[in-house]
Formats: sequence, structure tokens, C-alpha cells
Amino acid sequence: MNYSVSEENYIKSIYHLQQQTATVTTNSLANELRTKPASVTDMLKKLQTKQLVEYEKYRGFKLNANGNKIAINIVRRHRLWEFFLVNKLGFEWDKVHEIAEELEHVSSAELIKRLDSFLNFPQTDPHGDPIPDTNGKIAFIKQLSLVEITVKKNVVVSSVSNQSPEMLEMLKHYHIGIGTSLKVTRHFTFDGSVEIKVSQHPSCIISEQVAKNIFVHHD
Amino acid sequence: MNYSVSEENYIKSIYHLQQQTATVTTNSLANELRTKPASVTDMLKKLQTKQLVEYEKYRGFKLNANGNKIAINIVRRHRLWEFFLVNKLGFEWDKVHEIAEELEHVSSAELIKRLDSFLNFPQTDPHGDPIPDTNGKIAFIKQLSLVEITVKKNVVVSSVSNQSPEMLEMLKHYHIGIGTSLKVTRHFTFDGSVEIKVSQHPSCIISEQVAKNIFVHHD
DNA sequence: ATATTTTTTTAGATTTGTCTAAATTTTAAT
DNA sequence: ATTAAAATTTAGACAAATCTAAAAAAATAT
Repeated sequence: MNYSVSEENYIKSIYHLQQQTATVTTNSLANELRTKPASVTDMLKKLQTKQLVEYEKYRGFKLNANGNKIAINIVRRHRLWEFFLVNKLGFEWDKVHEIAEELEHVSSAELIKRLDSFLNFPQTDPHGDPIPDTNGKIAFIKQLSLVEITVKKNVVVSSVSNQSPEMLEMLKHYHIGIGTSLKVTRHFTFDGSVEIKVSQHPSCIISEQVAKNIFVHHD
Repeated sequence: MNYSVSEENYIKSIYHLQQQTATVTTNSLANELRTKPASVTDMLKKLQTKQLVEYEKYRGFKLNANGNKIAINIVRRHRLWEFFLVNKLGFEWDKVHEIAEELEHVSSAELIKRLDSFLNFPQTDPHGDPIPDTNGKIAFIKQLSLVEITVKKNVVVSSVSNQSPEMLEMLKHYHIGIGTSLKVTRHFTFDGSVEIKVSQHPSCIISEQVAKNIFVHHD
């Protein structure tokens, strides 16, 4: 089965919202897709007849197994393209989302298979999010944000949850990117800020607001 | 200005048909786009109000300067993607058209700029067709088909006008691809077939029907 | 030159995805 | 437990792109 760009966007958005709340509401989806609740209701009926969602009037909805599989495949395409854009075309990671949003809808499975191979089967996208494999399996990486890390352990930045240009600017300033090794040297309880040490650079202090968005794993 | 996928497909098809006949008819365009003449008339009115075509009722139509610029840009995108698919992802050249047909509508100019640079500013696509530059300039390559070539001159295959899998199969058998050096050793006047010599391979004879589709330039 | 055929356009309908405004249902508040 | 507020759905409309069938114009054949 093939789905329209619009259908795919709905499926993907439901998938993303489900990561936070098991059941998605009409309003939250309308908000995510920058459309109107009435449009969501219309599309949801369609996705229901296509057997992609479980939907009960006034009760919210969630993807069924079938819908989930399709969502994960879209995520896979999206993240592979993001990897391509950053690592082959040299885009900054805050510029690729919009373009990958378009590329992800190109429908050839053979294309994605070859792209994956060309990129050498990457495990994560430029933001550190895992790329689902062909079977839809998503590698789970136990990650903790900088505010949760015990001091003096060596950790590697694995993802950043806020992907705005403003965040990128800060990270550049702190010399932090995906894969950067660092160490938390101190937690300040007053405002929750943390002191970190990135090798080759002097220690610096980052606010709790920023630290919360930086996820790391032990190396 | 941004154009819909459908509009872009119309613009591109008009452009291609114009290569053969200066003025394009409703029927020929409907045929090219596998749609109905009535749909063509509808869209043509739209393209006229958008100032992309010169259109006179019952009289056929052609792209104006503006429409032409847009068409060439679409062709540029299409051919760059074809080059990528063949030379980076390893697709056979007869498999890439359909996929490039989708990729060409991805709208980021920055993407194409970087893709071009990543591919090292290729001059021609995998079928030997020239890739328009950023300004829409298309390198003109004087090409002659094998039936028009004088014997014993070294020539290089620059394009093949029939891009069917059947043709690709034949070309493989003859060890011919874009860039292949060869020499016409004889013309047979009886059926128009030609004998050629590809270095490292024994001479062989190809039918006029095939030879007509193989274009070469002197090296 | 007139009739026939072909091509093109118009008129009206259809599908997809969206919207506004009104109605309905659920949730929260007193 | 009612009432007020919020969320959701329905009803009906609209734009884009397409279609069929009929009408109009142009090309052609006699």
C-alpha cells in the first residue's frame, strides 16, 4: 500500500506524540501538524478505514501495529536523509529537518536500501536519534541528560532534544556536538546549572535549561 | 514563486515536447502526461495566469522566458539526482528515471547547490544528457549518431536516446556505455547496420535501429 | 465549398484535503 | 448535580487537480 504525503505526515505525527502519551488527542495532533481539529477528525476517519489507527469518537486514538510499522519506516527514511544531508552534503544539523521532511516521502524502497548502504548503515541521525533498521527495530540507547549524570564520569553526547538554531549556537560555543566526550565536574544546586569539561577546552558552566536537553551515554 | 508537483510536471513536459516542435498541442501534452486533453486545457489556463506560457485558444502553446527558466531548473534537478543515483548509489541507468521524477520536486535550492558540489559539478547525466548550470545554461555538445559517423575516427559515446531496459541490455552486451571509446569500422548499405570496434573487444555489428540511438562526439 | 473527422474547449461532476461555524460530547468547576 | 468551559465532531463549503460527456472550433477530405 502507498500513502499520500498528507497521510504519511499524520502517521508520523501520531507516532511522535505517542512517544510521550500513549493516546493522542485531536487538539494535540492539530497543533503538531499546524492544522485545524476538524481536519484531524476527517483524516483520522480515513486512517481508521485504512486500518492504521485505533480510533474511538471523542476518545483519542493510537496507531495499531500496522500504522506503527509504517510510521517507523517514515522515521527511518527521514533520519537516513538527515544523515546524508549533514555527513555528505555538509549541512548544519539545524538546517536539515525541513528538507528531510520532503525527502522522506519519496517512495522507492530500493532508494532507501541503497542510501543506507551508501551511508554505511548509520545507527543514529545527526541529532543522535536512532535510525530504525529495515525490520523496524530501533536500537535503544540508555541516555541520561547532563543534569542526571554523576560527576567525573566520562560520557559521550548522544543526542540533543532541542534542535533549534539557538541551541545549535550555544552548543557550538561550548564545543559540544554529537559524539563529543566530556565530563560533568560539578552540579550547582542553587540553579541546577552544571560545570562540564570538554577535552582541549577550559571548564565551563551551562544552565539547567540547556543541560536538560543534552543527553549522553557512558562510553 | 513555488509551484506544485503537478504544475512542475506540466512545465517540464511542455519543455521536452518543445525540443521537437516549437509549439505544443493539447493532445500531445495529454499523451505525454498520461492525462486527458480536458485536464491539459484546465492546467494551461492556470499556467497562463501565472505567466509561464503563451497560450492562445485552439492554437497550441509554448513556454515564455519565465516558464523556460523554471523548466530548465527542473531538468537540472532531475539530472543531478540521476547522476547521484547512478554514480553514488550504484543504480543501473534505466532504473533511475522514475525516482529522479520524485526527487526533482524537492524544493530546496540549497540542497541542489550542495548536491551539485558533492557530485563534483557533473556536466552530463548518466544518459549523456547535459546538466544545465545554475544560470540555466546548457552546454551544447555536437553529437552525431553512429549511422552518421565516418569510418575509422575515434569517437566517444556521449548519449543514448532510448533508455529502455531492453536497450540497456543490448548496450551491455556490446560493452557500450556513456564514455566508451569506439570506432566505426564499416557501414553496410544493405540494411544500414554498422560494424564497430570497442577496444579490448572483438568487432561486432549493430543494427541501424540501435545505431540511430547511440550518439557520439569526437574526442 | 461543404461535409466529415479530429482536436480542443466548456460544463459539470468527483476526489482529496482543507476550512469555518455550529452542534455535540466530555471534562472541570462550583 | 448542574453548569460552564473545553474538546471534538458534524455539516457544509472551498480549492486543486482530475475526469466524462457535450459543444465548439479547426483541419481534412471529397
